[in-house]
Amino acid sequence: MARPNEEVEALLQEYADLIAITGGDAFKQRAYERAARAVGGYPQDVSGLDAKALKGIPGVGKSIADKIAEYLETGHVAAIEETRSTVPPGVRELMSIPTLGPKRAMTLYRELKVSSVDELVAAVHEDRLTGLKGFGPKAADNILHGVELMRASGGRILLGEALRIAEETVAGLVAATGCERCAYAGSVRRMKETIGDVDVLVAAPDEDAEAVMTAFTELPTAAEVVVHGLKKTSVRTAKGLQIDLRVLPPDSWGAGLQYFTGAQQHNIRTREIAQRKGLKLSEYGVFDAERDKPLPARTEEEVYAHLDLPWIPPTLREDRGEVAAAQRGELPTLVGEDDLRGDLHTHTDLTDGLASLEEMVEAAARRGYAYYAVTDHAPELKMQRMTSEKMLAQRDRVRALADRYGRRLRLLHGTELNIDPEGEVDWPADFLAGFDLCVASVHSHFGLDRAAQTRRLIRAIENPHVNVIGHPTTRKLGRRAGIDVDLDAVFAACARTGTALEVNGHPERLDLRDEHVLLARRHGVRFAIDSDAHAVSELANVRFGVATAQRGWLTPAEVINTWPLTRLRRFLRP
DNA sequence: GCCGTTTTCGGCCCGACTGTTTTCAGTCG
Repeated sequence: MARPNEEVEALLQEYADLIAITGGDAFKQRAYERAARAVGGYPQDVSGLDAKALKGIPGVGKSIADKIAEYLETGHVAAIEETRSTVPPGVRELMSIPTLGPKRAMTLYRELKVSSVDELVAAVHEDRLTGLKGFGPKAADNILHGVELMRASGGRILLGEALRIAEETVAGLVAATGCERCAYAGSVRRMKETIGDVDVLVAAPDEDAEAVMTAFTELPTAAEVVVHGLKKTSVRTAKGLQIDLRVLPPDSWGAGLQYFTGAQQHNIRTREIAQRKGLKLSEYGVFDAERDKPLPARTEEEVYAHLDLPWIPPTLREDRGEVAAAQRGELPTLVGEDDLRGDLHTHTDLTDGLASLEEMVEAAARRGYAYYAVTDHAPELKMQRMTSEKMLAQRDRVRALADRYGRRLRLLHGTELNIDPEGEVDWPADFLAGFDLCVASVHSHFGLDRAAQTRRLIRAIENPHVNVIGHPTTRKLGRRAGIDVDLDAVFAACARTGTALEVNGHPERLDLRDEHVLLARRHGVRFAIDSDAHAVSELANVRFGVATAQRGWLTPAEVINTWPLTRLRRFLRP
């Protein structure tokens, strides 16, 4: 079960989509979208709010507040159910295909009776789109490409959502009878960017396995039971995500956790080492191969110690040389969330953020940051309606706020610039010089060819006022591939000019991605791990940025926002 | 459907791009 705010957000967004599909008032649709976003990013749990308090959420008026209250009380909203009944759910699913929006999704349903992605693909192959209004010669290719993009993730879900489900499952099992230890393992523990299924382990005595499994199948998350045994049980969530639970004897905990964390290739390496040492490694323990005698394996540290290896952090277990590095005693000391002294890419409601400057700054202070940068969008992203005057007025507010926080939290006034097709950014040099920090990102012209993208990025990197390149490839997981660019040339330029590359922590971005971080650090590039938060709750997304950085083997020294402010300032103003 | 130092009606983020058209709708950020 999603958190109430997210459930309500999804519900309001669904209603907004339905309004669009059925040709309802576009402003009404936007009102629901705005409210959905506001609820999703609202710091308080909406299930604890009455109708009056709900109206305090920006963008939520009487009508929407009543619907939320109705939903929280009864689990459904009559008006939404009614609209829902007029459009098959698959029609809305069509909108998730890039280039297909509400209008053409409805055309497909009305004219061709297409109401699922599969039916659409079939219709394309049967050439039934030809002649359909709004669907020209390119439409078929674009649709098939879009579907392919969606399916490239193979039905996988984003790390952020999987981690939430994993943590909820663990929280729901720790109280089960006999549960001595409980943890999630698998790709969630390795913090891979997308997740196919969630693996959870419980250490419990054999006689309690039944009780643990029953507790598992009775979790609210479990919509359907796929397999029900004493060692392994699998359920599926309402959205179709499979969760596997394994119950192990407590003595096997370390071996089980190691085995089920993977990755498979990492396990093959460790088993090979075990073999060479006359040992056998399985999910049940480490054994003396000849006498089949179990050796202590209650913790992962013990398992690795039997192999003469130090404990290897899960984020490194991808068979990317971590076992060899461990054997040489050269594992990196990975950057951790506690190492971050600040966030260098965040937004407020001056542009598309949901929270005020004051709310964001206070939340940053609560996170224990030493410094915090406010980097709202620049004018060339036209929809943000930014002006130089607004930016300067915000700077005054930031400076005044900085006086209030003093040494407790240092505030930096920055901006997120737009890199245009030529590599130019929004303001002239003298205006840029007034910022403490400039992040520059690509927000348009994703389709330029490789040479043009590379030229444009390098030009921005060479701009002396640009300190950080935000979400460098601008990919969106499951939505959009990154821009086509010569990354080696980009990394070299960053190293040469002292421009940092962002590891953006938004679960949909994680950009640079782990493998690119690995490549970039070979060039001696510096990195910034940022949340790109548009709401108070999103400040916590740095967690995913840190995980991605770890998967790219980053150490604190390479990450500029682990540095003390004086050193960071020197980097920003060379 | 929301909102209000232009306030209870009449606005609502606005422009670019793509692919479809033959002057523009749909989609996206």
